Amino acid sequence: MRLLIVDDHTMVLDLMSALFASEKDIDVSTAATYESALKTIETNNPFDLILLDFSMPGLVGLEGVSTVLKQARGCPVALMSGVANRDVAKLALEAGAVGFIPKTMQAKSLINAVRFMASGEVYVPNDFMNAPIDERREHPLARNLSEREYQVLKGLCKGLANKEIARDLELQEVTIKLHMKNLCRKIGANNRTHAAMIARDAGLF
Amino acid sequence: MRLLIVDDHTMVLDLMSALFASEKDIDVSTAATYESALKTIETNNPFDLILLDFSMPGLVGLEGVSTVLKQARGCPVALMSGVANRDVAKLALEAGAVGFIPKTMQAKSLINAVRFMASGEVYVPNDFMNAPIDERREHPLARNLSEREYQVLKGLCKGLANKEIARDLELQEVTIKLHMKNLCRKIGANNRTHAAMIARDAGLF
DNA sequence: CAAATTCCTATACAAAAGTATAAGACACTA
DNA sequence: TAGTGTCTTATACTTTTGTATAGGAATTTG
Repeated sequence: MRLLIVDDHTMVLDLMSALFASEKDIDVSTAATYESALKTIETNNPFDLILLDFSMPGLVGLEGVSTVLKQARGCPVALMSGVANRDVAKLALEAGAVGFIPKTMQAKSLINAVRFMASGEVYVPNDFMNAPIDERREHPLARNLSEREYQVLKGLCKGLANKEIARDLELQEVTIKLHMKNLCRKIGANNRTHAAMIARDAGLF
Repeated sequence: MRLLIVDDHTMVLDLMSALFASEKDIDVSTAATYESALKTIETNNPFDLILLDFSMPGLVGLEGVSTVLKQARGCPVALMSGVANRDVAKLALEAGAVGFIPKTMQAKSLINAVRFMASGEVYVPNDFMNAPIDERREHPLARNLSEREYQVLKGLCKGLANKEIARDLELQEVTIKLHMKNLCRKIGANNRTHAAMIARDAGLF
């Protein structure tokens, strides 16, 4: 079985290679950049599975994922990420990824997951996708926010204006302003942009 | 030598444990949360080195680092991060960290670095700190920005208002507005918050 | 030197964000 | 039932942000 791992973190690359080295039937290739990954796919096709890190320089978000999927020539591509949340995972799967590997997963499970995906199945960790809706609400930052404030913060982190958030939530703009002010106070932000950065730093969204 | 690795990514924890397992004289403990790390420090002291992941839920940025440093009871603490930049590394060192490990590092170098730090030295990868100042300017997003636009974007990503950025750069507020508008257009943002999120997503700042 | 760039500032206006106060609807609870 | 808290909206206002246009200064380039 031939596996290609793409990650800009050399350390992760090394460590994962080492992990799979003990699996006799798995042949691991690695690439640290998007370009070298594509080149490797060109020359060393076919792979049974490509493990792609979600956050690579030059690969911005989901657009990057689609690009790789298009250029993978039919190889199944699975996403890896240490930070991405459920929404991202869902979108990646909709875009055609065959799996999603959060880096919070155990190494042993990783091997199983890789075999699973290489055999043509779609893998998503159960506890990741099927956790209670409010999982993320357990985050220390989000805990004090009301449901609406959380939704507004979510919209804010997409870079939306108050008016747009209001449209999405079917509320009046003035209501968004109120929630915005309150949530800023609660998380200690001086303004909306500050709030967005604090939320992002904390790993929300 | 006793080593404690703290990272919310179980996979990283597993892989690194495996890496150090082949080093006979290194005894590795791990913790996946801030709380369990502190508990482990309480009961299993002393460690020769603590490797702390920079982005842990509940540990927001540098404040979290200082907290751990305070509670580490003299154990040297080194920071690990896949995303942090030079500024963060510098601040961490100033706060008392004994080293900084970017996850772009090779696994083999990691072992050396760990031994180095455990022996009382301060470790920072040369190519990380001493790279040319404009390293980050090579980023696809930042390449098209002028120097001033880059500085304004940097201020924005701290959550600063135009007036504050103007004070910091010793410019007029109106000038900041101009740069802000131009940089938003260049990176495809609809407004300042959107720009900040795009920059953050791209790994800038 | 002239042209092109980048940067800085000014004025002026439109739009959005932020603040404050008041009040009604709803659900939950002591 | 009265009280508490969240959510909602309204009105009114100030501040900040965003946009447009224009011009001067400095630097680089042909």
